[in-house]
Amino acid sequence: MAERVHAYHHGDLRTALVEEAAAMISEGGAASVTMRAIGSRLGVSRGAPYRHFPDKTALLVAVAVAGFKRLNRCLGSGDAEASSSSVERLRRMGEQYVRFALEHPAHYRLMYGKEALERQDQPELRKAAGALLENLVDVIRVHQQSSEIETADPRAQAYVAWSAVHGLASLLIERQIDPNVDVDDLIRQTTQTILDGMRGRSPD
Amino acid sequence: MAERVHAYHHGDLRTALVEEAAAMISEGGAASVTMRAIGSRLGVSRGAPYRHFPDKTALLVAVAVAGFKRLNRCLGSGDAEASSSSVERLRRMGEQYVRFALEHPAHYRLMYGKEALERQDQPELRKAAGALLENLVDVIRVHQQSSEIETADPRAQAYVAWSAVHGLASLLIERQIDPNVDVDDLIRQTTQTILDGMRGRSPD
DNA sequence: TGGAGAATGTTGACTGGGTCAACATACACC
DNA sequence: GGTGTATGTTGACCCAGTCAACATTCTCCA
Repeated sequence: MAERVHAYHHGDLRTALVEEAAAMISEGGAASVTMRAIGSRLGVSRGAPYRHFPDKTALLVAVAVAGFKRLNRCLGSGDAEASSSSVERLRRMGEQYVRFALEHPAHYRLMYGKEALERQDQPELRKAAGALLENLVDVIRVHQQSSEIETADPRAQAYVAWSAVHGLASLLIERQIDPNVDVDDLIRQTTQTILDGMRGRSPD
Repeated sequence: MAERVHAYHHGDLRTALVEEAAAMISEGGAASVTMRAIGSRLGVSRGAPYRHFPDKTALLVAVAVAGFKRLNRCLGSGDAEASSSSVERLRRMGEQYVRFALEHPAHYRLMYGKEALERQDQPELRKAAGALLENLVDVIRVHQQSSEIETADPRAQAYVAWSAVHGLASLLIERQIDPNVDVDDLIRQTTQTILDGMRGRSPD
């Protein structure tokens, strides 16, 4: 069922479609993904994908969901392998987040670009992105308990932190940031600013 | 030259195209913008737009540039009319930024979505976005001089601030944020966190 | 074992939409 | 008034999404 050398039936076309679409996105951007081209690359006809996805949007949503899962894994591992302070762990999460976006720019764009995925709410996508947020909220909550940062609504703080890293990632990907700027410095400065800002305000 | 009731020649089709495209984007998203539809809405044939823009991308770039100018105006006015403290002015700029995005979500998306505008660098777009950054840098510099915030590279701080508001705007537009969350609170908390973070870190 | 029905692929055809080339009209300016 | 340029129009072409009709293979049960 897994390996199929020559066949009228592909074996696991659905999975292959998602992987191939992701690869094409990485190579030539989302615009280069064509139902016809993707089929052809998999040695299958243009109509075949429609046996697994009702339309192109559905396929792209699946790709985006896969991206969120991958990103989640990156962040999770980064968080786990760090035995350092909780602040350090948060900083590292932020860095990994931005780095993921820089390594897979087109994929990242797709994940957040509801534009290409119009249509209603795409519950799967929402769930995948939600998992990301939940992880962040959990980490922030833990860090609040270690009283290293101000005790405030952890969800709101998570949104703020998410906004900062997502915004930075987005601006970098869209080349809105002067290429002479040191990206690593900028990432560090961003996470540092957020962490400082969360720690509570100095008296006016 | 301005008013033309009936005419083979439209009068100022170029301007009209940009405005109409912006309107269509607001109404139905960027996907609803079609060279044919836009021409039809202006009572002109499908080929007419090509006398003013080499292709659809060029038209969309013009729309995006117009968006940046409009956003710049919003922020500028917001900054000017505030006679309050410099911190307060920065905060207001952040709020106006996010509010602009929420009021013109599809247009905002287009401004930052190089996806739809593929192709090389679009110098006009770069310049329009650059103006935004310069304004922010200027304001931050002034505020540093009034010694209300830490003296650091104002450009880097501008990028951090821009990232935060852009990220928040983007997440809100893409509905990644729980609709039960109070948007105004979130905006305030984001700008506040950034301002606190810029103000310098409390000793560890 | 031999279908029957369900999955999965293939092909032809239609549509919408970007774009170009050839042609038409209007304007500007001499 | 005439000519060259700017601006519009129309016909045609191509790509890509998608559906319907048909083909092949698979699964599974009598």
